[in-house]
This record gives sequence, structure tokens and C-alpha cells, in this order.
Amino acid sequence: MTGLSGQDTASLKPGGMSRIQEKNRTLILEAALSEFSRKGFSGATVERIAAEAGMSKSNLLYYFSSKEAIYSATLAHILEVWLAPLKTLKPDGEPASELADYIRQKIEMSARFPEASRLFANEVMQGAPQILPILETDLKRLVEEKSQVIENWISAGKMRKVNPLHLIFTIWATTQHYADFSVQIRALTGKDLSDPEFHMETVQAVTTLILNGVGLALPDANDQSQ
Amino acid sequence: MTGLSGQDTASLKPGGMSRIQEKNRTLILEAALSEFSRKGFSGATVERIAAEAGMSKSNLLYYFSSKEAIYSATLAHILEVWLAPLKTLKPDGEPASELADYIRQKIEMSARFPEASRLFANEVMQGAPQILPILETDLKRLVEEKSQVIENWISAGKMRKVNPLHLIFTIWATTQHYADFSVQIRALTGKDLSDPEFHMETVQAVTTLILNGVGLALPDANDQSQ
DNA sequence: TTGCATCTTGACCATTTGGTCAAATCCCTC
DNA sequence: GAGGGATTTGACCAAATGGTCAAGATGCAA
Repeated sequence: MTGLSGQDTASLKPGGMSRIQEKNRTLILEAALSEFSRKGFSGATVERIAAEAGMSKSNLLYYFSSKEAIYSATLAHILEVWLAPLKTLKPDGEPASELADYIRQKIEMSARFPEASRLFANEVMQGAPQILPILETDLKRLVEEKSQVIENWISAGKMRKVNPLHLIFTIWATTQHYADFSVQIRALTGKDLSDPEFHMETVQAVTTLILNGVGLALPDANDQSQ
Repeated sequence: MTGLSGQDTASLKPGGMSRIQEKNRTLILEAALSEFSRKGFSGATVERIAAEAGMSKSNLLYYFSSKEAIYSATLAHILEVWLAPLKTLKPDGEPASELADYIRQKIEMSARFPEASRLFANEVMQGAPQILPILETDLKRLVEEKSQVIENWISAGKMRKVNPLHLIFTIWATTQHYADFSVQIRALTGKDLSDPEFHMETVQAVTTLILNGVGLALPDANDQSQ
């Protein structure tokens, strides 16, 4: 249970993969995401993943050599998507709109891929047995780069002096909370991010709070959807 | 795997419990917290909990009739402590100092009881199978009460108009993040809340950001420890 | 159509694990 | 210090589960 490199059959995406293989791998990864995010690694069973993917356990093990291999592949599959929003933070943009965009995107992710969010949270909470190396290299590099962007905004007098790391942590924490703790939020509000109104209200509330928190005014609502 | 009421032998705390019983129950609950928080419910094994508590599996099952009973009891044991800080939010206090106190206490909890934090997070992320009823009743009542307190502060012109629920969610999310994602935080900063300096810096950063976020100035550092 | 590689599966196995039980052993009261 | 309940444990069991394997089904190129 260490490392995240070697998948199985034809390591990478659709390379030398037959039509059937591509279809089944996709089905398996979808089912695995659902199962792992709901039950965690230990609680998930290969049999249930196979059933949800519409095939026998044996057949699933033809595509992925072990439960851990499925888990690894699932994690790798979502990781790129999951960290993408941070990459869009533009150094030459205005801090207010850049941060607002980032927050909006992160909440959008929580709304659209709550399972991915929970899977990721689970992995990290268990000590990140699979992805620690990635956190320590790729993620660290990315975060340092974006911290510098924020530092530059501060130097330029464009925003209040804050520790960029804590700002980033706060954004991560807050936005992911709405996905990971959706049950609790539903218990307390009766709604969650799947409700369009609640989604909007959440973006509004979080953005306002954080932007004000770093001494910025809310930018005009930019309608650029996505 | 539903409900959280019926523990085992002598349901409540130290009631009609022998010295031995009290000692062993404590040992078991401590070991269980450690194990469940690290591995989750499914990943935890009764055998390991017993070993960590220094007794045989059979003996452990003499005190708790099943794995689920141990889990339930562990959860109940931490829940009260975990939700306590919110109760201290005083209606007649100043919003700035009250919120700052609350944030400070929550971070203190994350630092001192990271295992409890992770256990709680795990439970909620899996859909809160055990504690959903509590969230929907006790917690809901408490949150509604404290939301009203915040509403009153707003009506009194003491703070910016914000949705109290989202403010509370943000505080929960941020403060617990430092416990639940400590591995990630350590990967990115090299430190975590167990480092006194990082702890202080975190309290400072989070408090400043949130208080400014709701239009409040930081209160003078009040030395009242605890 | 034929032949071969890909794909699929049921039968099977070893291990793990939650839980039971009867037999000790310990502790405390009388 | 004897009796009886509380405590402790090893042996044992049944179910769940990850994984193997050989045989069969299917898809496809020639």
C-alpha cells in the first residue's frame, strides 16, 4: 500500500486499449469512486464494485490486479481534476476576481464531484498512504508557486498582508466542507450544494467572507459560466 | 449500525461500576479512539483495539458486546466534548471577542484531540450512520440557538450582515481542517498544530481572516488561558 | 469459416475477522 | 479462607473477502 505509479494493463489512458477495455475500465473506475468514497478503502469490497460496474469480480480482477490497484487508479484519476482549479490562479489578474474565481470553481467541484472530494479527504485523513509523495512534490511546488503570486499581490499593495498558506488552507477547508460534510449540512439546513439556490448562496457567503477577510471587495458578478 | 443509545454494561459513566470495570472501559475507549480514527470503522479490528488496550479480544468483548458497540460508545464519548465550545458563545458578549474565543477554542480542540476530530469527520463523511439523529436534533437546536445570537448581533449593528449558518460552517471547516488534514499540512509546511508556534500562527491567521470577513476588528489578545 | 487472442466467469482457496463458549483465574465479602 | 460472582482467556466457529485458475464464450482478422 505505497506509491501511486504502476497501474495495470496499459498504464495510461486510452493508448493501446481495445474498445471493450476502455469501456470496462471506465465503468470500473466510476463504480470504484462511488464505492470507495462511500465506504473508504477498507470498507469497500471488490465484489460490490464489480456488481456496480456490471461484471463479475473475476472479470474486474482481469482489468485491475488487486483492490489496491483499483484504489490507486481511482485516486490518480481524480487527483488531476481535483487540483486543477488552483492552477488557474493568474499572477497578472486582480486578486479579488482571481480569488473569487478560485473559490467559485472549488465550490463548483464540491457540487459536481462530491464523491471525489470525499475520496480525497478519506485518503488524506488516513495519512495519505498513496498520495503522500505527490503532496510533497507536485502539490508542494504548485502551492509554493501560488503562494508567491499572493505574496506579490500583497507587495503591490493590492490586498491585506496575510499568510498565503493559511489563506489557501482556508479556501480548501471551507469549499470542501460543503461536499465532505454534506450530510451534516443537510441535517442543519435541509439543503446541500445539489440545490441550485443553496449553491449560489454558498458561493456568495464564502466568497464575501474570504474576500473581506483579506481586505478585498467583491468584484462584479462576472457571468462567465463554467 | 443505527442509533447511538444503548451502550453496554452499565450504560452510563461511572455509576455502579467496579474499579476494574472503570479502568478497563477507559482503556478500551482510548484504544478504540486511536484505532477508529486511524483506520475508520471498517478498517479497525477488534483484535488491535484489544491489544492496544492490553487485553485479549475475548476480554474486550466482555465489556462491549460488539465492534459496533465500541464504536458507538467511542463516538458518544467524544461528541459532548467536541460540541462544547459552541455552547460557550455568549449572547451578551461582544461579537469580536466571542467569535475569537470560539475559534481559538476550536483550534485548541483540533490540536489536543486530533483523533477525535478525525473520528467525527469520518463518521459524518460516511453518512453519519450513528449520529445522524443527534445532528438532526441536539446539534440542530444548538446551531439554531447560536445562529439567533449572531442574528441579534447583526440587528444591533455590531457586525456585518452575514448568514450565521455559513459563518458557523466556515469556522468548523477551517478549524477542523488543521486536524483532519494535518498530513497534508505537514507535507506543505513542514509543521502542524503540535508545533506551538504554528499553532499560534494558525489561530492568528484564521481569527483575523474570519473576523475581518464579518467586518470585525481583532479584539485585544485576552490572556485568559484555557 | 477458422484460428487465435481477448474477454468472462464459476468454482475454489486461504486468510482475516467478528463473535461464542466453557473453562480457568481473580477478587472480594462473609 | 471458603464461596461465589466478576474477570480473563484460549480454542473454536462461521461469514466475509481478496485473489487464483482453468475452462468456456466472444470478437475479430485473414
